[in-house]
Amino acid sequence: MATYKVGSIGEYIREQRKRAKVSLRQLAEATGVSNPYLSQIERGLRKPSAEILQQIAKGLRISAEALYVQAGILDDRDVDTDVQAAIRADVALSERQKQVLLDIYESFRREEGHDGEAAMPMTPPTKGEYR
Amino acid sequence: MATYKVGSIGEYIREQRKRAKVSLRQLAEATGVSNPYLSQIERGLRKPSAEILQQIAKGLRISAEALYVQAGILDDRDVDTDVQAAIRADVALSERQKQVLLDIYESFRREEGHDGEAAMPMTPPTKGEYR
DNA sequence: CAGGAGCGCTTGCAATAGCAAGCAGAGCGA
DNA sequence: TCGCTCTGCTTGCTATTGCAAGCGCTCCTG
Repeated sequence: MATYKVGSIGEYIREQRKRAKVSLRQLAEATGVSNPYLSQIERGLRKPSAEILQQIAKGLRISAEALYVQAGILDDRDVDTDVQAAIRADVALSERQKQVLLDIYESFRREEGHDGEAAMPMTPPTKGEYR
Repeated sequence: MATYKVGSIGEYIREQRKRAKVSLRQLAEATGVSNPYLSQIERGLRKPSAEILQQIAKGLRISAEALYVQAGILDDRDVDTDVQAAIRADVALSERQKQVLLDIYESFRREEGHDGEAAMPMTPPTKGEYR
């Protein structure tokens, strides 16, 4: 959590865009947001509205919520509880399945803070790579 | 859910305000948003940003997410807690962890299709109740 | 070499968000 | 009656968002 700095929405968007290997112009086309404006957003010169963020998320095929969190308009905690709440609310899952998923999710969260190496030997390098 | 008509954020805010029995000026004070602007929002003359919605939610002591849904910047389904979307949006999880959870979730959904009854006789009625 | 394609960025502008100052109406008390 | 308080709304303004037109750079091809 504390690893992420809310407010660097531009950096985050650029990062996701590079990860997706698309140019600004390609993203502009995919999102319907102008190329210069995307550039300005990435460089922190402009502060996009939620609607623009929504479009960008769609163009990058990522969750709009992740962008909202970065932009500070959605509380990180809300997103956190969403996974647990989502699992609990999913009527397609049996209670046992829910519990399994919740356990795994929670162990992932713990290993995030404590023992990344213990549970998943491959995870640390990937994690470091991600960040 | 279906009771709400996305787009009528102004009506919704007025409704909540009346429910809370506060005047526009009182809400303005509680929210830090100007009284005239609140009036304009309520009457649909202006389209408030997410930040303003956040402030209004705080002033009305309601969930910002509920306002986002009304304003159309957050998908109702997301709030309904779609598991896959929630997992993807969880910034505390690495991409690999997300993938693991998603894979497990999806396999659970598949086994649901096959042996749902066999594994958990209670599941079907609950589903029917939801829908 | 020139030209074209692709890249990200600059600039000026129109539209809109959000505000301060103030208006008009209703209700109440002296 | 008048004055005050409270209410919601009008209006004009500034700051900001998002865009269109275009620039400069790099790389590649004929």
